[in-house]
Amino acid sequence: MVAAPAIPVPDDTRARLIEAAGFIFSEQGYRAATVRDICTRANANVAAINYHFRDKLGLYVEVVRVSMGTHGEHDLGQMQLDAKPAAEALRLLIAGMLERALGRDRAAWYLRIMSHELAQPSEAFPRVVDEVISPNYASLRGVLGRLLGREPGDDITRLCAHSVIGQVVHFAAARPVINILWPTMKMTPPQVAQIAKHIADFSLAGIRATGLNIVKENSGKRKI
Amino acid sequence: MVAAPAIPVPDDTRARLIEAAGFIFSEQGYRAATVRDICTRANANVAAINYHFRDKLGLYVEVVRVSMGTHGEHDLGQMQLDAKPAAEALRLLIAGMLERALGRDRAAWYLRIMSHELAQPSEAFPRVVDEVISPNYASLRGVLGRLLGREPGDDITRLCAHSVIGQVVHFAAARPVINILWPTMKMTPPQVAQIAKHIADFSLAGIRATGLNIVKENSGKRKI
DNA sequence: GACAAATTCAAACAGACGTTTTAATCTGTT
DNA sequence: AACAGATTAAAACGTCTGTTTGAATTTGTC
Repeated sequence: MVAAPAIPVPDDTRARLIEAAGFIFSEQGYRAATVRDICTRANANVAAINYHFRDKLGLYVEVVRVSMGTHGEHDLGQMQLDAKPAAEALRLLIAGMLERALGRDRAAWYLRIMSHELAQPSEAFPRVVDEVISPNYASLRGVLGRLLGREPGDDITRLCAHSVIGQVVHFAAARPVINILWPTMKMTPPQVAQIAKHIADFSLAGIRATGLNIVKENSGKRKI
Repeated sequence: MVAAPAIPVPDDTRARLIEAAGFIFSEQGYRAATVRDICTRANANVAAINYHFRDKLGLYVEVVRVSMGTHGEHDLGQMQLDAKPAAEALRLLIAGMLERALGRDRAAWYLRIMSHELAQPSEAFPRVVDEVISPNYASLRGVLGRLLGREPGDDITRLCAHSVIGQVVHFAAARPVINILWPTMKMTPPQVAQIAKHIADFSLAGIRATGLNIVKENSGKRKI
């Protein structure tokens, strides 16, 4: 359990439920979270969830929608990635994902919920993949494709995309373990920035080497 | 759900329970797995778990112990990593982890269970970290320290270790998503080998660049 | 074969869970 | 003030969970 985020409590029950549910779902995942915990945290009655959202899954879907829609988690598009050099775009992407994931506000919900879906898909899994993961995956592949001089759908591009995602998700989701294995890493903002820089440096080198290796190995039938 | 591993069914109940529990725990994690599912799979009565292992947690701890102890998951030490060049040692480490994690036998249990513990720590979490994760983390840091010319406990070494772990765990744990986002990636043995090679190439380049960057930055305040 | 211990079994238990019910309370309108 | 609809509240329901019980069955030993 972690301290509550310092966000003013909304006055109507529906909003309070979403706020509480976002926090608890992102901490514990869909299945492990209980409606009673959520309602206690929201100062609401147990029946409130069924009244306002039909059932637990309805609340979950709404939280996912809010965490990526309203607060513009999908502003990856608005980042104008295409207008920037690919390397810089990747740095922004990584830093953006990591800061959001390790923050305490609504923007942190989406990547944490996603990481729980990775480990244990819920009933809303197909929807989460379609609406949240897939577009972000595509943005990342776009940037990596430019770095590699390859199609976004290329196998090499995809491998690199998963290497980047894997690192970000790991630092975001494995905090309990990291806290034990590496006690001095407290995930303060400067430390998060350091991690983001590390992932970007590490990945950019990996990406460039991967591009070169492939070209070397295929030297002859090179495709772009 | 996935098809059962093609392993001969042990004859005594206790062994059958461990076999079934290992499979189900590694698929669903400690909390989501039910004792009734496990017993059905083991052709055993529900009370058998409590008779042979005291309770569900006792069975879980035993599965963890077996998956890393008996079948020598901790043979990272026996791999004679120190006798090999650091880069080759890293390749072996990555390929070994990935093959085990994506396989179907007992050796696959441990990394999958670990990834579930990352996303949602169980009551056995401290024990799993101490006995399983920590020593493997140390082995990896040892190899990376040699590559970087740094202490195993150094922050840079640790960052690189987490970058490697993140990639391996991601490919091992995020298969449901990868199946949707990347349908042609079927995780056949040759594809797993390709992934292992990619992670190793990618990471080795990242590690070397990280080492260089740090040296550069500390010598002349030069930034990339 | 007889006995005691070990093991298995069906059945039930207590608790937590999501959900529903029914009544009470609040809110806005006339 | 009076009414209708929206919202909240307490309590209970049915289901699933891990666990326990106590009898039945198997196993090992003499």
